[in-house]
Amino acid sequence: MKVTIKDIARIAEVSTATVSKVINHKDEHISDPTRKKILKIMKEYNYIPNTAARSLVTKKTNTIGLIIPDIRNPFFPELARGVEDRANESEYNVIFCNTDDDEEKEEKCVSMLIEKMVDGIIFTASSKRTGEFRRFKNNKIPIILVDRDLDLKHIKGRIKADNRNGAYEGVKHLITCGYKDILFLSGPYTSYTSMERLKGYKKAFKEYSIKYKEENIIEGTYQSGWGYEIIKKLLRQKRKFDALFCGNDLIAIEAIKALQEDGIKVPHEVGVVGFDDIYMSRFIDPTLTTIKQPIYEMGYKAVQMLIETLQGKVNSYQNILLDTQLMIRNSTLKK
Amino acid sequence: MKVTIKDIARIAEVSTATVSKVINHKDEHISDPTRKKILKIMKEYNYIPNTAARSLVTKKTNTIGLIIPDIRNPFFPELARGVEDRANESEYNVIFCNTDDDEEKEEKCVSMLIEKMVDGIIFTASSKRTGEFRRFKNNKIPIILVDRDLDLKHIKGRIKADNRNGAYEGVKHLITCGYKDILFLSGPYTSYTSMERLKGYKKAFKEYSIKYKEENIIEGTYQSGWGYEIIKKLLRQKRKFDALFCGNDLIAIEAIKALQEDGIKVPHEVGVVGFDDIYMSRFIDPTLTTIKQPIYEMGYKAVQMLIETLQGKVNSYQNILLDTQLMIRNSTLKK
DNA sequence: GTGAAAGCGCTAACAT
DNA sequence: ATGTTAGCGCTTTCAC
Repeated sequence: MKVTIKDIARIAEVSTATVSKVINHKDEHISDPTRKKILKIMKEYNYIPNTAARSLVTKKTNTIGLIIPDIRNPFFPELARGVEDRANESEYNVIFCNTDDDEEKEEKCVSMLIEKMVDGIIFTASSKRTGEFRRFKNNKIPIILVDRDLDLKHIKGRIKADNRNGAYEGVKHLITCGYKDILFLSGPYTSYTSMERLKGYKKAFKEYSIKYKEENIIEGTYQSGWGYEIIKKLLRQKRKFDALFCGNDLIAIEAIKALQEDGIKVPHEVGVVGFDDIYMSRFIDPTLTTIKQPIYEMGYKAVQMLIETLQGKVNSYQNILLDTQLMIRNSTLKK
Repeated sequence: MKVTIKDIARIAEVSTATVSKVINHKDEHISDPTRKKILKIMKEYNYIPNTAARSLVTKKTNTIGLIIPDIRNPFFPELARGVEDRANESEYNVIFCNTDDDEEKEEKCVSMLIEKMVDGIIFTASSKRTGEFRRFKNNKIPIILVDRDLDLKHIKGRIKADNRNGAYEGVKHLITCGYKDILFLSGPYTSYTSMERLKGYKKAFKEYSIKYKEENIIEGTYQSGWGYEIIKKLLRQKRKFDALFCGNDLIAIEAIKALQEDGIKVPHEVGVVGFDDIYMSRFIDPTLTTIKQPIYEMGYKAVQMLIETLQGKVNSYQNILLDTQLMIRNSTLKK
């Protein structure tokens, strides 16, 4: 049998109100002996409050939702861990959902999270999404947007890395190394980060008064496999290039693989720069020059913002832009 | 304002009981017009049932807990995705917790999940854990154990890969390739999987009537960094070896890195076999020979088992052992 | 086919 | 310093 607050009250010979007060640490007006007695009995009977009952009255669940495209994409475990850690610090739990960047699944996730009455949502919105969620009509669950940009009434904050400047630094590095024909193996154009990185790419060229070629900008996907495929295709087409600036590390790593299979030497014949700095980028051969994003921090700070919003500490909308960092390793070479 | 079942009932001019019946598809005895009317109004007013209220009476939350050591370990995203996908198919949500294989954090996770009244738990137990959870006394939340072994009253099923046979195949492969001094870079001895893999290692030697050397079995951790460190140390000690059987791919990848930094050629001078077959194992150089585990499937099937248990479909305890597969790539070579 | 009403376990306003 | 009590929004039994 589950032991309830009533049981504890009966055994301690007090009212449920008193027990409730000590459970919730609203016990300034409870005498020391009473408090201790109740605490002792709670421990003895291994009492665990029923959150459903509590939520029903408080309208809080101490649960937050995390919506991401796919936990298998190496970017997201790091983010998720940041989210979890900060959430736990404030006794929040996290429910997570994968959307595969699919609007329908997103809609479903959001529905589920609303039903579960999460207190807030950390959201890496689909690249393609435009407009509001149907289900968001009647409520005001706060959302913190991570790594994406989007307009929704519920959004109480945004946090992302400085993708534009990161890309700028990366491409500048390639240019100063002496690489000439620098392809941009971009993620999908529908993605906010892709577009920012594209701006950075163009900015670098502009700064060095070089005309970039439209055909050197190639739209792809962040799905695994694309980086490999596109290089194979380019090679078949005998496309000329001596450097790759990649939409993320996965693309870069796959591209290097494809290059090496054709006997093309990285970084001597082709220089490669990635984006993200996933753990593995240090272990491939050659080690990957890349733009490091503070991923864990993004998750951590996103929850921080959310919790502050929830506590009403922050009324002001926040928009945090985190710095990236160029990690020069062995997939690029000063010529 | 949130719309409740009462509102719907009032607007539809029926009782809440009737509305409840159609919400829960227990509407065999509801007339078609009434049902349609209610459905229409629910949609129109964008009604979302309050799960807390529902859970309070049904004692079900349609939420399961997932306890893992660290989502950043490349094994777990794959597992988590399998869990999520199967859970969603049956309209379950998943709350996840990272324990870092720390017993105290595990205890805390379990507490949180019990408070949240999860219907069941998918659990990758700490390597070190022995004995019951304090908080488990008064309840009977079913647990499915994944990738580990452990005795707890609540465990309603187990699912794991055949670690022993996998290791056996891996080491056999090294032996038949002609490698002689095969080190086992093991995970922690407290870990069930480590011990199973050790058994496989020994079995392979036995089969070829070779005496394995105790000093060739080296205990380490699954934490990132160890594989690199241990090789550096071994090299400093001038230890002689020509092959590594590694506790997981991470160890293998780091070890290869360390080897290559010292100019040692893989697979020519040292052959390396990993365990897991993480995505990256195909992209390092040389590509990694490894033992593939059906990780996604483990997660998926674990939830399958859990849900069947929850539905009372299965009374019998289940213990599933999944096959591993030797993936021969370029980190080993027939001599 | 439909409804009335009890109650799930808890909190919070108000008494005492 | 402690207790009384009215719900929170829903399901479920039983009656009609």
